[in-house]
This record gives sequence, structure tokens and C-alpha cells, in this order.
Amino acid sequence: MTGTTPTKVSFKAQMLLAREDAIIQSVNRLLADKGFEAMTVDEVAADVGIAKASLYKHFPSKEDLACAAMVSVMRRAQVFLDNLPTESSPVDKLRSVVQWTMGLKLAGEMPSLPSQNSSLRTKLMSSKDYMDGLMDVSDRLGAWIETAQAQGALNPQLPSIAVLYTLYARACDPVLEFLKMGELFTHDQIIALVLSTCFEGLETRHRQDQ
Amino acid sequence: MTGTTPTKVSFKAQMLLAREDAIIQSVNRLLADKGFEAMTVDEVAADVGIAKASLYKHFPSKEDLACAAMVSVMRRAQVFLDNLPTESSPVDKLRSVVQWTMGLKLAGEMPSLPSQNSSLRTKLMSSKDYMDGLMDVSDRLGAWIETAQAQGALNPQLPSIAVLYTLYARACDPVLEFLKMGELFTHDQIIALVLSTCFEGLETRHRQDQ
DNA sequence: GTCTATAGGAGGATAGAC
DNA sequence: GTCTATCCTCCTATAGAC
Repeated sequence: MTGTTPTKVSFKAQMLLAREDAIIQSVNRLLADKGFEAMTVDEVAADVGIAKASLYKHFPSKEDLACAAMVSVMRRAQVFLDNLPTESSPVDKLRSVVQWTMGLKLAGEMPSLPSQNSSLRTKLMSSKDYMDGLMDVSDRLGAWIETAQAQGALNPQLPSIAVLYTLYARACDPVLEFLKMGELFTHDQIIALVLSTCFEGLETRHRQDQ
Repeated sequence: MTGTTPTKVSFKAQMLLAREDAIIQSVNRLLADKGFEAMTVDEVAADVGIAKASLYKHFPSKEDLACAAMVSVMRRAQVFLDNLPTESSPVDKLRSVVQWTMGLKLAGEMPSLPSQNSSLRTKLMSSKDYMDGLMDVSDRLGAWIETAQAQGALNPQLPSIAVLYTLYARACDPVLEFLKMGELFTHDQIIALVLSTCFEGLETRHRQDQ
């Protein structure tokens, strides 16, 4: 049909994807490091090692660039959820997810969304890929939350939506950065501390409340 | 000494302070609304109702503008701490402070710091007024935290510095905005929810753990 | 101290050759 | 699709009259 062999087309497409993947990795790191506003397209181009104009052949705008990185992270999250041991309790699954995202954050691989309204948020909201991923993840977490509340493991007096938002927020908790900067604890210790304050709270727990 | 009467000088100084206070109020609102990067000096000037060049007669840079607003909030916090009932327990004082900052945040009067490194953070770190206020507040909160841990009211296994950071982070918790956007809860309900997840955690508490 | 007008520079996006 | 060179907009900061 096109005059090119299927293998040739596939090879070229693979090269393209590989390059775009390299771009997304750079964007991901820079986004985690400096945030969307502070990240410049020139930096991305320099980091990838290509000219800025070439970047714009792959992604039409800076927002699309960041959006692709966010979708990439969302996919990694979905894969992580897929591979959680089925025998774990809902609460343990939730703890595992938060623990995993905290690890990403400490490793500088977690692009943090600007909490204020920005052009990036608008872009994300209108991205089907991103919203589909977000909905899927939220549905799965929401189901575990409600099961855990029904079992009495999570506080059933809290609206499940509030629990979900709390988990999302803790995944990017700035406390992680603060403690990291202090250099008094290892990454594992930091994660354990913040996990504990998230699920068990700041107040003392007695007896079987572990 | 100067040839002008004391009352005249005092009056002019008062006018100056009043205007600068009006500026700081505008900056405070805009900072809470859009954040430092998104806020433009033109907006501030328009909001105050003076020309941009006039702003720069009062404050030498955008960073100084924002810094003044942060110092102002810090002073309000110090006054709040001063007026806490002395008969309250340390934990109750801590709860009150976090509750107060959450109220500010929901009311759009809490300028949120960019967590990433920025020119503003640099400016704040080199501002004696700001750092003195921060140290004073941290010292007072830190003392309450350690007393509460010694009494067994707060979990003594948590490093007190981690507790302090957690309280600072919760004061600007993005969960507040998320729940506010959903419009399912009143501001008081939102504050109660987030306070609960902060101090009591997400997991169920039994018996005398209230 | 307040204004209008503008300098100066950063950064997102594009033109056009190859 | 990749490059170099350039455009254009926005924003901080200042010059200079009053």
C-alpha cells in the first residue's frame, strides 16, 4: 500500500517511540526537580540533547510535553496496582501504593502537579489518556477504601472521598522533602515516618491499635 | 533636629505604613489565589489602585513584596500563639494552631510557599524578619510537641522534628482545596475532617483513643 | 511619591534550510 | 526530523516628567 515494507515502518516507528520515551524521561526528571513553571523547554532540549525545534516536532507545546510525562507516571501506577498481591488486605494495598509513590518522590521521579490552577491542569483535564488513567486508579483505590472502612480497618466516619484525596496528597507530601533536606534519616526511615503519620496519625495509639 | 514637628513626621509615616499595609493585603490575597510565579506586579498595582512604578518605590522587587506578605502572616501567627488560653493542653494548642491556619487557607488568606526552590525561598531565607518569626514559632510549637510526647498524648516514637514538619505541611494541605472544590462540605466540616486525619490518622481508633 | 512610557530579558513557539 | 536563527509576547524593573 505505501511502498515500504512493514518491517521498515515498524523500525522507524520504534525509533520514534524510543526517542519520545527519552524525552519523557527527561521531562519527568525536570518536572520532579523544578516543577512545571520553572522548567524551560530549552532545558528539556539540552537534557535530551536535541534542538528545541525538534522537540516541537514531537510535542506541540510545553503543556503537551508535561502531560505526556504525567500520563507515563499514571501508567506506571496502573501497572503497580495490577501487580499487587491479591492476598493482601485492602489497607495493606493502600499502604503499599502510598509507600511506592513516596519512594518515587524521594527518588526524584515524581512530577508534582501545581496545586494552583495553571495551564497544565487545564491541559490534563482535557486529556483523555490522563483522565482515563486517573479515573481507573481512583476507582480501584476507592473500592479498597470502602472495603477497608466496611471491615473497620479504616475509620468509617471519614467520607471515602476525603480518604482518597488524603492518599493522593500524602503521595506528594512536602514533609518528604523537608526530612530529606535535613539528612537525619534514610529514605526508608522517612517513608516509614510519613506512612505512620498518615495512617496512624500524630496522637498516641494504645493497645491493639498497634 | 529635622525642622519638622514630631506630629507631622508621625502623620506622614502613618500614611506610608497604611499604604504599605494596603499593598501587603493585596499581595497576600493574590499570593494565596495564584501563587508567587503566577502573580504579576501589574496585577498587584491594579489591585491596590496605584501605578506599578509607585509599587517599586515601596518595595524594591517582587520578591520583597511577597516577603513582606509572608512576614505579615508570620506576625499574625505569633499573635495567635500569644493569645492561646494558657490552661489548654499542648495538644489542644497544636490543634488550635493547625485549625486556625486551615481556616486562613480556606478563606484565601494563606499565601502558600512554592515547595520547589525559587527566588522567593532564597529571599525568605535571607530575610531576618521572616527567619526570626519562623524560628520563634517553631520553638514554641516544638516545645508543645515535646511536652505532649512526654505526656504520651502525641506518639513519642515520632521524631519531634517530623511532627513539626507535618503540622506545617497540614496547615497548607491541598486536601483542603480538593474538598472545597467538591462543594460537598462546609468549611468547618472540611477543617474537622483534615484535622482528624492529621491527628488521629486514617485507621480506626478503638475505645479510649477517642 | 505618583504617574506614563519604555528598556531589557526570558522563554515559548516558528521559519526555512538541509 | 533535525538543525540555526529569529519572532513575539509577557513580565520585571527603571527613566524621567510633574
